[in-house]
Amino acid sequence: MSTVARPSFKEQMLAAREEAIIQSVNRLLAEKGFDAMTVDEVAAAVGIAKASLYKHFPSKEDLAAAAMVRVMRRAQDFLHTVAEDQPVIDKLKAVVRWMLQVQLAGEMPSLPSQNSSLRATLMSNRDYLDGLMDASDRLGAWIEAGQREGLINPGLPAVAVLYTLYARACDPVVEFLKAGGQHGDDEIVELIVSTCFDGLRAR
Amino acid sequence: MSTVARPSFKEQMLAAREEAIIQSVNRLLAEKGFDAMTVDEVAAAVGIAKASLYKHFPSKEDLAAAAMVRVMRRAQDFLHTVAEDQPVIDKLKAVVRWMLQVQLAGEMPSLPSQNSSLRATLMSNRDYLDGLMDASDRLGAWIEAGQREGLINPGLPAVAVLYTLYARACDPVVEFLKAGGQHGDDEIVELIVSTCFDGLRAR
DNA sequence: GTCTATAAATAGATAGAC
DNA sequence: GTCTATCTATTTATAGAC
Repeated sequence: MSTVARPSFKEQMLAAREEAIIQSVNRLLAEKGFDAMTVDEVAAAVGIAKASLYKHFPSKEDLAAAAMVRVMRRAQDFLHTVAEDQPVIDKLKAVVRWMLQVQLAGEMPSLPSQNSSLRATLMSNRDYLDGLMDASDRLGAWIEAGQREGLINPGLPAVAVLYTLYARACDPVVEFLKAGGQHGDDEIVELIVSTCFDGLRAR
Repeated sequence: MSTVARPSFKEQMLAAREEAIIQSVNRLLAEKGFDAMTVDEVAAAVGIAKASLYKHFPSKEDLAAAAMVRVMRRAQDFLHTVAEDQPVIDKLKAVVRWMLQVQLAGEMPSLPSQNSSLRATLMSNRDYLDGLMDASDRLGAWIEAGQREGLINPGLPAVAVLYTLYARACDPVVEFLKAGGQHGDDEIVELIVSTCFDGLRAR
């Protein structure tokens, strides 16, 4: 009975437990950010002892990194579902909508502002970097195609467009509008998509 | 000699010291955010003992709130310098440029993501709320005028426009582009102003 | 008001029994 | 692997001398 061919029952249990942990970490990261999140809270949310957490993940940074890798995987999966046979603008809008919906669902983990220990851990994490690179390549190709076709402003550096799209994943306008209570989730999404692609100015 | 009519020498010294403290707090808040900033770091940056800090400000929250009030005051001061006899778009662009420049200078304090102790302190701080309201009123008037004139997209709720402008104060695109090293500060400012008002789409 | 010294609470991480 | 109990360092905040 090979452990490679098919995961044993125990391995499945382990994987399920770790998925539950990462899910809790994900929510806490979205809710309060890395610095304010404590390992005790994670343990309490999962319902296991703190020491048990450390059997699965060697540090708080690795805990958070696992959540970041997970969301990056989800992003990659989504990117692969975006139909290629549609205008570039629609593909990019679909991506922005996805990020906004994840954020509205309280499932978009938020990174610390700058040079922190988590950034260092992430930048040495193969899975995360690979995912980020894959996503950036796909989006970058769409952006450059859009610029050649004259759909995306060719005066903007492609990388600036890419960053502007990424920034929608942590756009504070989402929580502002949500807190205002005047708009439903779908309305918020479309408002931000509109300002992102068409700007504040009248056309 | 009244203490009301003119600040005494000691009072001037006190005010200068507190200004130095708030300036250090401001930089640290911009650099690492409220949660990662420690009172020890503040004391070290100012060059005084931690206990002395607590003689000036009763808690870490009040320390940070003072920095937020200061930047809000600076924003109000700037808003008053914006010439009224120019197109609305130019007035709003000037405001966004100012926020981006403050951020590029490493002087834009960053709030914690959500319901934190700092938020509670700020929401019960008269000076901060007054400043925020004053700024929002001025900007709101400009936005609505712009919409009546057909310069700002009338299909957007004015409050959504307001939040979108505020969000430029903590736009991660700034640090992304800065880290890329491909663009100077002025270029970064104009890129973001462009995407903010004209969007990513070609016109 | 400034300092040194110290409290009191909490953080991340580990020991060792089961 | 999970637990309880504990360690060690750090954090916010104070006491008390000067």
